[in-house]
Amino acid sequence: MIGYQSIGAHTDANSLNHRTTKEPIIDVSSSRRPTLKDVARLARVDPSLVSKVLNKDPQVSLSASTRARIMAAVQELGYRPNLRARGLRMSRTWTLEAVFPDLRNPVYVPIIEGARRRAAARGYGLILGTADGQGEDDRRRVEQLLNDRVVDGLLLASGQASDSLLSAIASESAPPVVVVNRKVAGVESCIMVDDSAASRIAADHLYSLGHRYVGVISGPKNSMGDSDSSQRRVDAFVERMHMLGGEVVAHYAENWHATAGLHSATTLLARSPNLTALYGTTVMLALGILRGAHLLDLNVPRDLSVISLHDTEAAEFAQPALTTVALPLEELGEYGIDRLIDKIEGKSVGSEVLTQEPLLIIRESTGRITLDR
Amino acid sequence: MIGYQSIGAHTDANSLNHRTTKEPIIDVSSSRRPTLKDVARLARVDPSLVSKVLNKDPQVSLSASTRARIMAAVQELGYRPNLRARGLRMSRTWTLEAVFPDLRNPVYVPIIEGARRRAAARGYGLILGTADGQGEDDRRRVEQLLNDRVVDGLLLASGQASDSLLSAIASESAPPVVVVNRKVAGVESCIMVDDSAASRIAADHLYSLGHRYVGVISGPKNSMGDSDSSQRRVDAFVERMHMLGGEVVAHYAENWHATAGLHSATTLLARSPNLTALYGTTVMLALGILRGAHLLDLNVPRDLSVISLHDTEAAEFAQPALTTVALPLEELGEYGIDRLIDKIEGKSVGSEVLTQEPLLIIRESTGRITLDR
DNA sequence: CTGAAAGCGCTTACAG
DNA sequence: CTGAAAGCGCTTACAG
Repeated sequence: MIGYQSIGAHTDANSLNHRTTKEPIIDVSSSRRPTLKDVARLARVDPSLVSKVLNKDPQVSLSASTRARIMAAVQELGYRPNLRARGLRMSRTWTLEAVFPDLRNPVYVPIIEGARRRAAARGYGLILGTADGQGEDDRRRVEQLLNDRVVDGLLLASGQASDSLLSAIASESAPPVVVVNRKVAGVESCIMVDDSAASRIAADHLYSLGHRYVGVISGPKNSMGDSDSSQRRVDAFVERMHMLGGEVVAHYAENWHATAGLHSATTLLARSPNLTALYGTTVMLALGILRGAHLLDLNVPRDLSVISLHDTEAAEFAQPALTTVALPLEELGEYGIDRLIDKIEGKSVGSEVLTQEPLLIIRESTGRITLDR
Repeated sequence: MIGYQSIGAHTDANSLNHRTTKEPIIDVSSSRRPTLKDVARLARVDPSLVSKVLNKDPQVSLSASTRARIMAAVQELGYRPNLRARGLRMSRTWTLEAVFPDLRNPVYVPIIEGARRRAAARGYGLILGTADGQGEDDRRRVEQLLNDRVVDGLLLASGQASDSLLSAIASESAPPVVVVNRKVAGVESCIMVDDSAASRIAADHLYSLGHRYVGVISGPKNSMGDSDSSQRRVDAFVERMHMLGGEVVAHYAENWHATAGLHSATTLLARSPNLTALYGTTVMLALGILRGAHLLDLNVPRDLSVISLHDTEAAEFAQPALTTVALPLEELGEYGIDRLIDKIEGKSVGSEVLTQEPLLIIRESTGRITLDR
């Protein structure tokens, strides 16, 4: 027994109903959802015809009256296709998986947020994956992805994906994968953001404030042979600084967290006490640097300027507020999803870097070099 | 043509293979995954028998040799069930959806992380939803949830869910829902964390440091009639402070972000300059309070103590480091998922609050009241 | 206890 | 161009 409600009687709708008829008709009896067959029966056509019409099959051409009957039946029953059944038939799930190393790193939040929004807009759900670097976990995830085909594609933003994950992803039997914010050898579709340009902007800013002897603290270098974003950020910064005639000492922290930034800053400053500015290649690192400076009794920016890559609310409300170079992270997530869907639909997608200009946001943590140092 | 690899020859495995045989056998030809039928054919039994054995049907009892043949065939082909097909048959998707207002609020991150981990451990995927409060969006999401049944259940942690979402969720035809971190009228399963106890601990801490005239800044009060967490936190704090003999002025910010905390702090402090301590009922609010104090040239904690509810890395690396009361947020996510799955499996689940003790983490932002104020 | 059949709700070759 | 049939890969009543 299928519950439905006529939508024909417009005239007395307002007088009789408390809610407007714009409300979707929900089968409160909840006994059974209408299926294609129900629609077909009501419209007195074959189920396959309904399917074709609904999917806008270009081959099909039917009389206006039949089409109207079908559409009316769809409306009347409140029919919506069962995605599970369609998925079984078409080998699609309309769900994507985002694999991220650590949500606690605020940098991933805008990427995910952009990805989620775009996925939803295009009719896909986004499942949260995590590559915690646990060998067993990764292994199981890969098996599942390859074999169960429970998702249509993978958006990978892992900073430290395990070997098994990576190799599985690069294999030909793997589902469509787009990597964001990293270049992985063997993966044809890597979407990046221009962190080299951002690093150059950071260098320029520092140099323009008079800094000539500066440090850069970045995350761990990647052991694999891929062109690594941590390295890339450092290289671009160093190169530009050298070009300008400045000197720079680089330090790779053991991870991307604030504590690592703190330790890196204190050891770097102990070794090279004349540094007048520090560039942290991500926000949490920079927050750690700020704290390191505080511990060393260095006033920021008077004694030490600090600049960060990536902009988040935490950077804005740091004390002092962090000067940052913002990169289009939400856009990265959105674009990554677009390309992933392209790939799922059979288009070939290469690697690219988002051309959007990095944005220098000057706040309180950088200042003109003072003479007494 | 199904690619497989014998797992029988253990003896020469090490001499001949570069990789150990522990590696999963992945069908590189990618032509077709093995199905139940394939397994059945290889084991010379009926597909339904394989299904029953794999699903541990208690009714079935077969000879050890048949069982062994089946298991060997499963192993050999690397068979894994197609979840889509099983889902169609069983009306289950093994995916859950988490609906959160804003990932940029760091408080949600541990909840989501806990939820994701637990869901994965129990064989469910977790889709990221968002209730942005856009009426149309919510409406469409609800329709989809109700009708497409594309997820098995909903974990809702929305601070400001729209009416349509809420009412749809409370309706009987809705999918199983568990609300976390909030009590919603009409929803039977709300899992909360003891923020009243936490607020009392904050009050005790402040009082023990000598503070007698303090403020509390919380998020917006909920317009609906449910027992509201913002209000609840304030009430418990006020009540305890009064009980101790202190005085408190409460302020509700327009949202839960740092900027709102900043504005609230400055207006509150302008109205009541003699306040010696401020309690922010979430981290971003507290960060904003810190900045407000700075702008007013108030030294924290000398001139003003600040304490926050919830503990995150951003709190730890604030300047000064925030004293916080930590609540078991990851556990909330995990527990919420467990209860949601219970509900999906037909058990009835009521509302409860996690009994785990809130943890006072004393850092730099609170101090003994100084005499010169 | 076991095997064969039906069916979940779709889509898409295929024959008319 | 349209309708009827087959089939995606499972599970589960049902008959033997």
